[in-house]
Amino acid sequence: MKQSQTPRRTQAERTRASREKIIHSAIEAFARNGFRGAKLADIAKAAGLTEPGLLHHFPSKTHLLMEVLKERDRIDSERMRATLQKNGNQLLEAGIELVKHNQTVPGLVQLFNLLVTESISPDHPAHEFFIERYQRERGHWIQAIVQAQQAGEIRSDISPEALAVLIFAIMDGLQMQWLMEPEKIDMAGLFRVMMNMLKAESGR
Amino acid sequence: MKQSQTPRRTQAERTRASREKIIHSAIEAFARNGFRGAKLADIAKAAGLTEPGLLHHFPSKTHLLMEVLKERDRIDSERMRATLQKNGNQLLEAGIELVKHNQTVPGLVQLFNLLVTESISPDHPAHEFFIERYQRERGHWIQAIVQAQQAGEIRSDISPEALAVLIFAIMDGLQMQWLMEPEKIDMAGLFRVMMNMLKAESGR
DNA sequence: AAAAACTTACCTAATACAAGGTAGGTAAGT
DNA sequence: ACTTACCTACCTTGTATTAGGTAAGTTTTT
Repeated sequence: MKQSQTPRRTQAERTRASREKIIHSAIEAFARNGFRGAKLADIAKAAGLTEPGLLHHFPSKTHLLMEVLKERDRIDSERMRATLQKNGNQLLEAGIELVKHNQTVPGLVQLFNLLVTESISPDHPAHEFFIERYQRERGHWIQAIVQAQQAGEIRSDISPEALAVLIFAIMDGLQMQWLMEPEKIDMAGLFRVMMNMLKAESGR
Repeated sequence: MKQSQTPRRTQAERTRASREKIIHSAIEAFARNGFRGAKLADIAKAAGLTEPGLLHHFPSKTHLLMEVLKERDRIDSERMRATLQKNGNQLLEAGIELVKHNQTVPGLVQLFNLLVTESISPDHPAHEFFIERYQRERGHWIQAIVQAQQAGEIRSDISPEALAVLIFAIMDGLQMQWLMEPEKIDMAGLFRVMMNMLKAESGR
């Protein structure tokens, strides 16, 4: 009745299981209430332990946040690059697939959306993280856009840099409205509409 | 030395002045830290009074938030409708002007951006407010888009509803990147690029 | 027109109660 | 014998809100 919370044999396994559960709970909590709004106690409880129990694994709330972000970012960034490479010469299709996938994980989308806006304040713990993230991700896209323009897939009358910013803007903006009214906003559909406008034929 | 904080003659004037100062300070504080992150004490201090002094005018923090939102919304909504009517038959130009104006008031932009994402949680005090706001504002734009399409100003191969969502998405998404790196992102310029794609000529 | 009664704007002080983090212990695993 | 995972208390700080008072402005009464 006391040690049923994480019944694993080895310590390494228990640690890993606990950390995973904590991160999972933290994602939910941060997504629902943001960094400042989320309570460590709730996260701990949802992960099946107490507040100090949680703090044994992550020394502070801020550390937990950063771990959560790094963890998700690693996964997402890889997915993005993979998707881009998979549909290599079809950049726009890759983008649509990405948005489609996002429709599967509203919690994560909300997490990043909320934390991005929160982190605009320079004193937010994730401030630098997100600036770097945007620059890095935009950089990847710019590379891909250059290639797509050379291959004649995308209209060439707009600079790759501008296109990258615009594509991210559309993604982010659609996410906001979609999160508010999920069944009313067809995020992937609308994104595709936009992407079609970027195809080479419709350029001058 | 004691009564220099709001030196007005009549009570009505003092009240109005205090409320104005409070709302102004609240806008700044909410913009910087969001609703949950902003502290009543700071807002009160910035307005030149104490915490209970503030609460004399607004019964609670939540009430204050809602007043702030209503106040700003009234002004912004009117500006939007005015701009739309002024450049009546040039909807896209009106939009660009709106974005240009937003570049003038980063604090307000950040306020709304942060509160929108925060308020996606159904238990947020401004949840309903923002859902209604989006629906209302989109409604206005849909009307205007219908007219612009009939006038041949905008391409007609996309439904007015979809266009409205997309335009708001671009605005919101550009705002996010602009708020993060104000001197790197040319919000109005990029918005214009997008609007040009919506013009009638570039449709099929 | 002056005084009395009341209302309003605000203050100081106290309350309530989260919520992050610490101290030090116990029991399981190594 | 030692380290690790975790718990039960405890502490601290921050922050919304209340209690009750004071002084200035406003209305009513005389």
